[in-house]
Amino acid sequence: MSRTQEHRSPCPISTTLDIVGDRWTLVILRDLINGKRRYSDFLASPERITTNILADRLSKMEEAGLVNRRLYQERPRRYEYQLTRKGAELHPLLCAMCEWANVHYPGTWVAPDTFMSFRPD
Amino acid sequence: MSRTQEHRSPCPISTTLDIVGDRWTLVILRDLINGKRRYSDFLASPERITTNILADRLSKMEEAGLVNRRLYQERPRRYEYQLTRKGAELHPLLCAMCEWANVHYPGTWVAPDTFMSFRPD
DNA sequence: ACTAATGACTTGTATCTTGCAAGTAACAAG
DNA sequence: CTTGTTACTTGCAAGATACAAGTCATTAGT
Repeated sequence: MSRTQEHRSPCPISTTLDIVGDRWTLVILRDLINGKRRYSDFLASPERITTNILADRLSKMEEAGLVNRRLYQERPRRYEYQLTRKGAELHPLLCAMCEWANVHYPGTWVAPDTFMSFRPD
Repeated sequence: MSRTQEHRSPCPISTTLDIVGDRWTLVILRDLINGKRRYSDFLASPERITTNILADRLSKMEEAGLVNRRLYQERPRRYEYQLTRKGAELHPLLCAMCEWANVHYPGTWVAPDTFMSFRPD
């Protein structure tokens, strides 16, 4: 993934891929849409992301404006990640993925209505 | 990307990402939807994919059933790649990316109608 | 016949990214 | 004062990607 604002071309597809074109960013986003906010929540997902990749992806997602990191308690300091509008607006992409996989990979989970009918705001 | 049929979890999102979750597969797919079929066509795109990655991605896309490779002339032997139905059905995903990038990255190209109104078959 | 060009790759090497294991800091609970 | 929890960081090996060059079959030009 590139440093801030160096995209391979002005194509909207390659630009989007410069931000979310890897194996993990969108699974973290899925968890956020499902209401997860904490580091340990993301670690608990069945895909078993490793801690270094999770830390790296969360900071890149923050840098890209997909999430905000906020302290939700002092002593001990604890942070949570909240979806921004920009991040939430990637929801249609996740829906398209769900539909495609459900058609072509029987046995994949059908996403619950709470997920499919999520709307930003 | 994994060998055939080892997905990280039954989640449709992570399953889709196991197939197309990298920086190049979907830009090749974009080119295919735009009517490109040949190795040299893909190389000519503005993102400047390198030859080894292109060869690798095309063979993985074939393995995943997204494209068919066919000989379109003997002497000299020349191949072309054609989208399968399965590959073409990823189109909504690309459209979602176009819309998102156009909103959040002003300056990205607005895809032509021929692209946006593409339908499989 | 010789040279250059084209299409579709392959090979080699350096660098970057990912995965896996382990360690750390700040507390909190028993 | 030992164990546990949360949110990470560090080190290292393995895999993926970038960049440059080479290959092979064939055609076109001189």
